[in-house]
Amino acid sequence: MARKSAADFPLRLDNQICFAVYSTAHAFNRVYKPLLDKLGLTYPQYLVMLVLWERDDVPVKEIGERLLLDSGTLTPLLKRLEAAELIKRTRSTEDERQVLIALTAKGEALREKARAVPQSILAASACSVGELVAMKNEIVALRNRLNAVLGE
Amino acid sequence: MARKSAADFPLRLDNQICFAVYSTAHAFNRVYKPLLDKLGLTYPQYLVMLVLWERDDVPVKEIGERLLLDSGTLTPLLKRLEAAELIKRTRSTEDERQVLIALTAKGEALREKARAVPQSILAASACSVGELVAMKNEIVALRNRLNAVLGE
DNA sequence: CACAATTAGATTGCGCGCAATATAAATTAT
DNA sequence: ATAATTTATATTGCGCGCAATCTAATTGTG
Repeated sequence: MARKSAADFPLRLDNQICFAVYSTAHAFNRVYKPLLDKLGLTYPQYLVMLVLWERDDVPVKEIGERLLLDSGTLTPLLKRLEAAELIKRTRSTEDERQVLIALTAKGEALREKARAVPQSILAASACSVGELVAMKNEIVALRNRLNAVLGE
Repeated sequence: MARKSAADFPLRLDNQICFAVYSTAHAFNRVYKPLLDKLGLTYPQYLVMLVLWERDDVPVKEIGERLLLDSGTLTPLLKRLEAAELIKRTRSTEDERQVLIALTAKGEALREKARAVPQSILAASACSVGELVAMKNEIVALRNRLNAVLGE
């Protein structure tokens, strides 16, 4: 008779990949916190800035699509970034439903200070870039399968 | 000259494992939502119930250690579970600082309805138990390295 | 053209997650 | 034994994350 494996205890906390993901997301948040405090950003705000540093002057919708967030989350977050003078929010003239998000000079400048962040995270994760990339690809593949189920 | 790899664009959103973990946690949440709605639980509440279904009559502290959550999160959450009559909260007589959490009959009974949840999640993740266990172990190892950095 | 349907974003409400602080009980030091 | 320290939980405040609802603009249809 085979030894009982994890699959035989599906309700055990330690056997649940979702808890592994959930608690790792919190761990990342805690590691990021002191780094992002220096930039005056929260982690979700940092994600929005990453999107804008790649390409500027995008509608809220597009930011939401990249980060998988809706307007209920983004609208107040973007207002806070605007209050911090990192971005500008302007109604599109072509389509007045859209609000375009653009970086201010201050928002652009913050990019330089942010360059130090990824290497600090890499150091904290204590493994090679290759391992991280491999793990990231697996996790993203899992996420995409989960999201595919939701779309049905 | 070698082709540029992910490591050469550390600020790109798609290269960040933290975003992979963050967005996968949200994806799990969305998949869980309709399943847990039937049980009348949120995902964090479900995690607390998992802990209690393993072992009952534990102090808040122990739940916090297993889930990596503090009293600021747990106290109101536990009060809501108490309001739903799934648990009882009683001051320990041995150590009056502690509050012991015990399942009610209703809380015990909910375990049976919860048995269907893990297999639904497994189906949604669309991969084998073996693959999931391997991925889970990698992610937990990463989480533990991140948390180790925080403890310094 | 009018009118229905869709789309982008804003608003409200609720439940985390966590920092900061408070309180009361237990432990340790003196 | 008294005082100082530590520990367990509670409270407050803020920023997400998301469901539900609302408004205004655009698109589609007869």
